Amino acid sequence: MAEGDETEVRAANTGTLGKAMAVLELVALADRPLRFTEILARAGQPRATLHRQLGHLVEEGLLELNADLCYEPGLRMLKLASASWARSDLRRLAAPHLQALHELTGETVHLGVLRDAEIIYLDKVESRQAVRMASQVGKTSPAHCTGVGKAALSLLSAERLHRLFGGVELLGFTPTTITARDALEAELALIREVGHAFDREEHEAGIRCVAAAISDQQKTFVGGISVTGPAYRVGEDVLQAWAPLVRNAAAAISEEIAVRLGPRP
Amino acid sequence: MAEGDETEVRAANTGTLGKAMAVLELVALADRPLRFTEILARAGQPRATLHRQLGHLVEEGLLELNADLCYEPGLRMLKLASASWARSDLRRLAAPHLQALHELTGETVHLGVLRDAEIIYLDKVESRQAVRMASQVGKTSPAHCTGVGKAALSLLSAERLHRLFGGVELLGFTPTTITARDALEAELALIREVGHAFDREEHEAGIRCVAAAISDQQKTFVGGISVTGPAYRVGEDVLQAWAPLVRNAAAAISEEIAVRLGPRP
DNA sequence: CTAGCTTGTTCCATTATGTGGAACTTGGTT
DNA sequence: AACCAAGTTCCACATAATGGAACAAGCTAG
Repeated sequence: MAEGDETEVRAANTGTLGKAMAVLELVALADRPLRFTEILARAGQPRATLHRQLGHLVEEGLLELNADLCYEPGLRMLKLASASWARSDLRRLAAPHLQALHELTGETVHLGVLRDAEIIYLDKVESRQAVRMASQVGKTSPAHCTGVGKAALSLLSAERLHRLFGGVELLGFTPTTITARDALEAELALIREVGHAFDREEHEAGIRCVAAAISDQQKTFVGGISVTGPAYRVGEDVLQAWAPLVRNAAAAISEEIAVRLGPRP
Repeated sequence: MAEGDETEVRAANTGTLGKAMAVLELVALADRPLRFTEILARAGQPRATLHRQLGHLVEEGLLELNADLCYEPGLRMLKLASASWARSDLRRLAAPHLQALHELTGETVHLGVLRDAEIIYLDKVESRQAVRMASQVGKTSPAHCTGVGKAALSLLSAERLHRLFGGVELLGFTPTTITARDALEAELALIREVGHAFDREEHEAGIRCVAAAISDQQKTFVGGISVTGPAYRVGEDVLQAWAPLVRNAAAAISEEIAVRLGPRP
């Protein structure tokens, strides 16, 4: 019934699983443990239904219900995520290139892939720091204001871009964030031309980076790598100097992907 | 119908979600991308059913179906797990203690928690190494042959222990792995008495460690920390010398947990 | 201490959803 | 062309999710 909007219906047809995942995500991405009622308010689901869903999620180890009756992320997710991360082909294949890039530049190097309008960081190499190490792996950032993100977006078709950013607004994070649709398109065209993307404090103040896209020949997969550093250390000249290094590394990785996918005979 | 065994039925009553998670885990913990038929063989589920489940998992971003029709872990899990890891209270609270322990010993320090009969590593601090950093976070190891695992087990009631290891065999990994039930119980009693656990190459040859348990006063939660090093560098004397350091750190963390949970007034 | 609230939990008739045997494609092999 | 294996779709059927409503448990106020 009601086939309705053919217009890119975002709501997936994943039945029970989809609803459970929505609840899981709600809790996992919250910034603190949530009470039943808080979840109820945000989940838009009848009490009894939500109650059972939460019960199932807890029983599966995806959530935990602590002594204060607050729901928290469970450990099962960590296990699953870790296992899949460990065998990510892209990550393994890119690792030496990241390392090399780090040694050349001395700054932090990231590997990220595009998922919807977000970049998910898969790996990073950084100098010994006080900052916790894995802190960035699995983290997501908006694509339109990060180096890796813009590099990845630059390879998408106009149509796919339109789908991603169709109705939504481009959030601004700093004074330099690109928030106008047409400005972003111009930026992407430029990036496509020169082969690398800059992030000049567009996501976080005081942080600059150079990035280049990774893709297989059909541009089915899109991700990218970047070198990031604090603005006081990374001036415009430095960004420009690093650009070719990043481009080369990205190209090398893209090539290896192509080889792995096999030269169809 | 058939309420059957009341005897600790492991099969959860999580309906559709449980089945989906079983399939997800099957794929995520495999050591390579799997074809539909391979999954079919291992999942013990009718074709059509499995096909729809996989479809849903893919649509939800929990799995990905690559060009060779192989199913691989998706990125959604990584995102969720990363977000929850970042805000894990235990991890944040323990971090400075891990760091301190690392500085005292110069070796790798782990934080892990018990889940069923497994230890899941939540964090680690290690020297700068060639080995990739996050490689261990989220990883699981059997509890009966790791330092953290045995320390955690030592705090469980006999009844809970029995439930965990009831029917299953204790897998052996090296010549020194404890595989006899009664030997394990004796070891746990000893650990309970002295307050720390050793792993003398019981899980991996050439790797030794000292661990101590972390728990809240009701022993509801159980985890542990450990210092690990290669056998050639870590002799029996070193293990003994580190034991008090590890015990103290674990005690300090346990205390902080107790404080956080609040001195109920 | 009771009345009145809010928050969490359980019940159960209703029906939407997932189930799975079987039939149907698709692509490769002899 | 005939065959086989791998993947995909169909649809009558029954299981499993749904959600309104009643129930318990904790608080706070009168």
